[in-house]
Amino acid sequence: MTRGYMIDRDDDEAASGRLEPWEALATEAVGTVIGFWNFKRNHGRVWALLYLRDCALSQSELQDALGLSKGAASMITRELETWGVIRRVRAPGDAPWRFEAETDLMRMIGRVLREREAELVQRVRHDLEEAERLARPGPPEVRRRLARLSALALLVDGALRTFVATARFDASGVVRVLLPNAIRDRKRPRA
Amino acid sequence: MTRGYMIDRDDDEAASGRLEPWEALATEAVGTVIGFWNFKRNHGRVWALLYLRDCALSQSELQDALGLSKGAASMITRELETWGVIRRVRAPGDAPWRFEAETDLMRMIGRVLREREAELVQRVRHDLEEAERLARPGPPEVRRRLARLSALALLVDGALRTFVATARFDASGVVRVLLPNAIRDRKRPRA
DNA sequence: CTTGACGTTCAAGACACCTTGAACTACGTA
DNA sequence: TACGTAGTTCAAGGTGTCTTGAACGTCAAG
Repeated sequence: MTRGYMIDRDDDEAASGRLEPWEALATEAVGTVIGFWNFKRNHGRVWALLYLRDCALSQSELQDALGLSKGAASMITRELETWGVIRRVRAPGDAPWRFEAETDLMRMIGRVLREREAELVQRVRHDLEEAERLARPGPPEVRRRLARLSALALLVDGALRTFVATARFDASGVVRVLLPNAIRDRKRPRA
Repeated sequence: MTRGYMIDRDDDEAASGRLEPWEALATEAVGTVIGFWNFKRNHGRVWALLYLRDCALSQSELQDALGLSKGAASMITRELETWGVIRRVRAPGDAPWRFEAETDLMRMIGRVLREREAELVQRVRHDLEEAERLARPGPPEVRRRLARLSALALLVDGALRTFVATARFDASGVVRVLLPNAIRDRKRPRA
């Protein structure tokens, strides 16, 4: 069930040697979430590093910062780009392409929820409704239960939309509001 | 990315021959969601069938209704049981054990969110906070970004709790409210 | 004690997905 | 044209997870 929380796969350790310790921690943390959310762990790691560094990195830089293979770096960046999670930018001269992170967290999450979850929920709703129709001649109890499932799908659908809408609305606001606490809690350096 | 939406893998078709068509549709739909949510598709199918049938079924019945192997049926039911998603009941005589579905949808979802998502979010929050601490001597911009990530984790955490709390609160209520629409929309048999 | 229905376990195999790295394209420079 | 760097592609191999089915309890009836 619970996926490993591998912070230090030995090869990574070697490869990500040039990561600051906090960078390693944070990128792993993000990678874990992302991986859990059914994307690849490295999608999260790459985005997180770009986000933290706050500057554009080339593929080769990403490669040896995170210990990715050439192929992986290419693929990961391309995918992140098509999802609008990172941007490809070209420095003046003829420097190689570099990538920088989209920083509007809520925008990203909103997009994912819309494109992936919502689409799934839609399909399911459709099928459940179809099932209800087919069950029309059947026993009412069955129909009632099918209806409840449909209703649940609707509810989840709504919840997702609400979350995105709300979160986007006060995106910066919420973050700013939560921040003080987050910081305060941490001020006391834990006996 | 998008997992296949296999409604009719040929073997299933043969095996689940004794499923009513709407049962097949609904169980597949639920199975898909569940599978997408990182459980096994069959967890969803088994629960859904028990839920729709509204009666207790034995393992062997589940087996040939859904085309499961003996081992799979045993494993799936045991897991669902430990998660409190189905109950094992014994009929009067010495009949074999049978399983019936937990019907409080929100209770189930709440439990999953709490036990799985929340636990993940916790770990991530912890790691991010740790990272923030380590980055204390670093550039303020990095610390600011780490803080934003932490804040996001907090936000998601809160959203999950809110969803569960809200949903549970008006669980039956919401369902009852949504139902009329769900049914009305479907009344018109689609030209 | 034997038989049969019911369940469980677990090693082996099937399977899906991820990663790798070599071959290849593109493009600018000497 | 030859060469070097950047980046892409894709077949081959690796990894972890799911499923299967045979072997093995258990229990009650014959």
